[in-house]
Amino acid sequence: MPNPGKKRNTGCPVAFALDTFGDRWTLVIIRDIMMRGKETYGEFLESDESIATNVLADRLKHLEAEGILGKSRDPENRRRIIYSLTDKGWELSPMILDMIVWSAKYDPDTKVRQAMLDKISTDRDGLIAEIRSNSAGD
Amino acid sequence: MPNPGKKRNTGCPVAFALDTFGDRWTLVIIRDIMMRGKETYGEFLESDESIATNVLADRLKHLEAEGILGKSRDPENRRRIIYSLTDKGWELSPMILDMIVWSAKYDPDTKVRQAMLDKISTDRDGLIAEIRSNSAGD
DNA sequence: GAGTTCACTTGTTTTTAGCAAGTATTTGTG
DNA sequence: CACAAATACTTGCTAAAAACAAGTGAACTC
Repeated sequence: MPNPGKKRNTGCPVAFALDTFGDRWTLVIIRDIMMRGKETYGEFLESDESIATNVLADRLKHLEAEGILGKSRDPENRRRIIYSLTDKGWELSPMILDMIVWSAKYDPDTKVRQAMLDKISTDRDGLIAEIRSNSAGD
Repeated sequence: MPNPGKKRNTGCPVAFALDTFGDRWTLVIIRDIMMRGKETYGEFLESDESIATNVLADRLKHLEAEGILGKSRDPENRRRIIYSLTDKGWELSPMILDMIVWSAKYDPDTKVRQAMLDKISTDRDGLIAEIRSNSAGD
């Protein structure tokens, strides 16, 4: 949720999705958790894309409010806060796989490997399950 | 297209996609052409979401520069400019279908009909072909 | 040739992003 | 137990983008 308080509420699913994660940063955070196993504020800050700290804080707050992320304290180190995806968040993975396919095709500098593209086209559902289970033992 | 000149170029497909259409409006325009058969500036302006005219002009320019939209003059009315999707643009349809599924599930006010969801889950590829061919006779 | 349609521009205000620095809480160390 | 470090933020400022209101110019209609 970028655009706080500016939900368009037209009933259109595209507009609804954009009101929820249609900005430059929200899906980068979701990618970090979903595909890279990140879970803390500090790890999100370290990403190549260099998100600003206040923007990160804002997006985490909104994602939590939308029920896409959950927040909990690490019991073994109580300053650490662990962010994780909810079901609603994990269910964005099919869309993200499609984005990967599209970008891999059109970004001349893509780092997506052919093996990933093969996996997406031959066993999409298996891959979706796999992505999720990689994080199941958190 | 949003964030002009601010391409992150990390090779990450998620970031690449967001640099191309990661904002509040770009996919609304693409939806209008793809799903609603719109093709002119005036038609885009009329959408329920009320995009501002300067923002619309900016997004159309960027989408054209990215090779996602093409532009041509209507020969039967030379003030009319017809916007249409390129292959690169049509190839966003799988991703948009996933967005529809996700939003239909989580938007309490969704207008997505069950028939659409059924079609997406039973004949996704057929639907993708259909969406595109609906516009083939432009 | 006067009015209308259509695709934009331009100017201003409001909102958001980006940047640099600071604060609060928990933990680890001498 | 004092002090430094780690961790997750917040705050204040500037710059960029979106939103709003109005205007321009070319093509068509009568």
